Amino acid sequence: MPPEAKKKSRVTLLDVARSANVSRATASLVIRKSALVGAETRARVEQVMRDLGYVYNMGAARLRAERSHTVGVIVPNLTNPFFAELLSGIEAIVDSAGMVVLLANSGDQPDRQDMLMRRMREHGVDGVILCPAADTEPDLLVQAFEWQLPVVQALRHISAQTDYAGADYEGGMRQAVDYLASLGHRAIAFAVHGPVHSAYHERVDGFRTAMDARGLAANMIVRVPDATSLIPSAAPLLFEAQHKPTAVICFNDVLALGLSAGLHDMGLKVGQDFSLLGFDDVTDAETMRPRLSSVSTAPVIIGENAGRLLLDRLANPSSPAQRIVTETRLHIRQSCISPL
Amino acid sequence: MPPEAKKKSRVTLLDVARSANVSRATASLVIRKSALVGAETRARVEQVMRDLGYVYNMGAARLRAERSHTVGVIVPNLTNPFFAELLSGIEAIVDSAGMVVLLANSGDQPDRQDMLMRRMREHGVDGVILCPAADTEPDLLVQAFEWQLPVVQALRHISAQTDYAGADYEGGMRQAVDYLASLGHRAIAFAVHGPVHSAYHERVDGFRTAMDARGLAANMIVRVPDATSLIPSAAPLLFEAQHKPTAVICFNDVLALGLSAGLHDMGLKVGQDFSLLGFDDVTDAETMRPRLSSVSTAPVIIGENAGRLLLDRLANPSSPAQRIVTETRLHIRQSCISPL
DNA sequence: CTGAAAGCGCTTACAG
DNA sequence: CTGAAAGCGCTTACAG
Repeated sequence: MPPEAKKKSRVTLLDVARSANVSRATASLVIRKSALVGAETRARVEQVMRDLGYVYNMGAARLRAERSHTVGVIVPNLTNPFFAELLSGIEAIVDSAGMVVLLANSGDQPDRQDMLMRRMREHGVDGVILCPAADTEPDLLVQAFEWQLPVVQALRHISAQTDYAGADYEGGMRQAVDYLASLGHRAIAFAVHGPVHSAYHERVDGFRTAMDARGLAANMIVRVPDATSLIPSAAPLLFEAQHKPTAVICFNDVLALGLSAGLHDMGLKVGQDFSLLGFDDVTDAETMRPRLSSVSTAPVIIGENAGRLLLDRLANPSSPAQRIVTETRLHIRQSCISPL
Repeated sequence: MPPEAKKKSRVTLLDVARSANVSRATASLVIRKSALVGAETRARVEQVMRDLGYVYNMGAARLRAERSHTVGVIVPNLTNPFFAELLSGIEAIVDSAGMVVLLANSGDQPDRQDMLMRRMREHGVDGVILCPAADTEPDLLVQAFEWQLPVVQALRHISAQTDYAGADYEGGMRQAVDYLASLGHRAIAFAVHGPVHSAYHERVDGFRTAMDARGLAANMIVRVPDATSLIPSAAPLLFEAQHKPTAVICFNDVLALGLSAGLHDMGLKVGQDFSLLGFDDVTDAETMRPRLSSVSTAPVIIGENAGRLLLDRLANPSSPAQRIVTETRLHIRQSCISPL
């Protein structure tokens, strides 16, 4: 590394241009891989960049040009493995487009989310992938439109006018109910927890519709505490109704895992005395004993879809809103049997 | 909102200044909350900002000033809940300092990691929190120093000259061995998997040292496949040695969960026929049945420490390298008993 | 407390 | 293919 590289605090494009005996505009064209530059010139400039340790300054480029090559991602929670998988899918697609993720955690609080949206705008993100906090006002997306800030909704939606990537939760609940009914269950409970949002409603509606369609009572919807550590002790809640359930569908696998422990504590053997069906099909489902049957919602794929929707949107700002709703799939393992 | 806000593609500080009848410099001082501006003037300018829908342009500010208010975070994996918790701790601290996280996933590949470090520099991050990919050359941190890019190592370290936030893995292994020995176990295996890095070595060394100190043979170190789905079927590997173990310490809880399933498949009851001890103490440890005894490494806290180290470093660039190594704590639940 | 000027490191037309 | 000039939206001295 030549001494110049150390003297100046930063090597600029002008330094490169001078050292390579070209103009700054030409050097700029080399960086952006323009075909206007001859192969020999290009090679020379690139060599100089390496020699000088030149680093492209995105911030400066962004100021003049229109794009920042950054995508804001706002999720309501970071410790839930489900969101980690979503994030993983988003990151992979954003990365593959040469862009980078600006990450923020709303904690499911609309106020914080507003603040974060502003911060994202201050940082000049090209767009935002948002899993809207529970109770987000749909007006947020109207504002984003006025701000000319492209937004993609992921997992949850608050407006049909904005792109959305999610899973067919209703279809998933239908698969769950149909499967249990086919085993002979008539009294099926649905255990729910967590914040209320579109994905919540879709699961509840899906449950009700599917139960109704089979002439089964859809009134055993049991609300369980949110805190993971409190879930096991909530298992007895399932049996408080007059009509005792023989099977329970869980809102997600975190709940299934906890209730499985709680049922165990009550002396009930899942997959023998009682049937338990999960939702999301996270890694743990396969590792549990008995293995948990679960409806797969493939969060990594939803994340990838959200990433692709945003890239599409950036390429095509005025096309109509798109939705990518992936099919769910019931993964049958060992946790459900015919009622005794 | 007045019509001007819609006509121009962007409201600038100059627009605000004109509308408030002050100079651009004064408006800039208002934004940065300088005490040089009178209360009345400040209020007027702030009102105009709201009326015009002004959004601060960090990119422009960064170009002139020195800081970007962004922190790069590079982790080797995003789907592992352990890293998600680390990330959660980092994000909380970075956010509380009004800064934002640029997230990237190295996939534990040094080449990708090099590319990501460059990308972070291009985006002008103020510093990077790095969980170094396995087999990262320590030279990377020497380079970062030459680049004048502050780096904090998290969870794993490759150089003592650079800040580091981690946990006392050796101490944790000692606690694990001492506990099992106190129950009467003499033949203790250590199940390992995953990439080899500093945290890996510290755990293995900790195991060996603690076993040696008690006069126990430390030669039952069993390598298990990385893929989560393959772990259960690897349980028989534990019993291939001449001397059969009566207890196994697991490299982490993911491994413990999988081996627990595998032991179950072999007809062995954990906490009755066999003792199983986890490491990391993730949420699942409490939810498993039997509840998993595990050594807690508190990844969220490590993340917070890493965040604080970076903030310290930004405030004090030339202070000596710091290490924050949190104590581990053995969380005793139900998965270990005295040998039969 | 306020104003006019320079400059951060790029990209973008516009000539040649 | 290349060069000179203007400008993106801020902050930073420097005068007043």
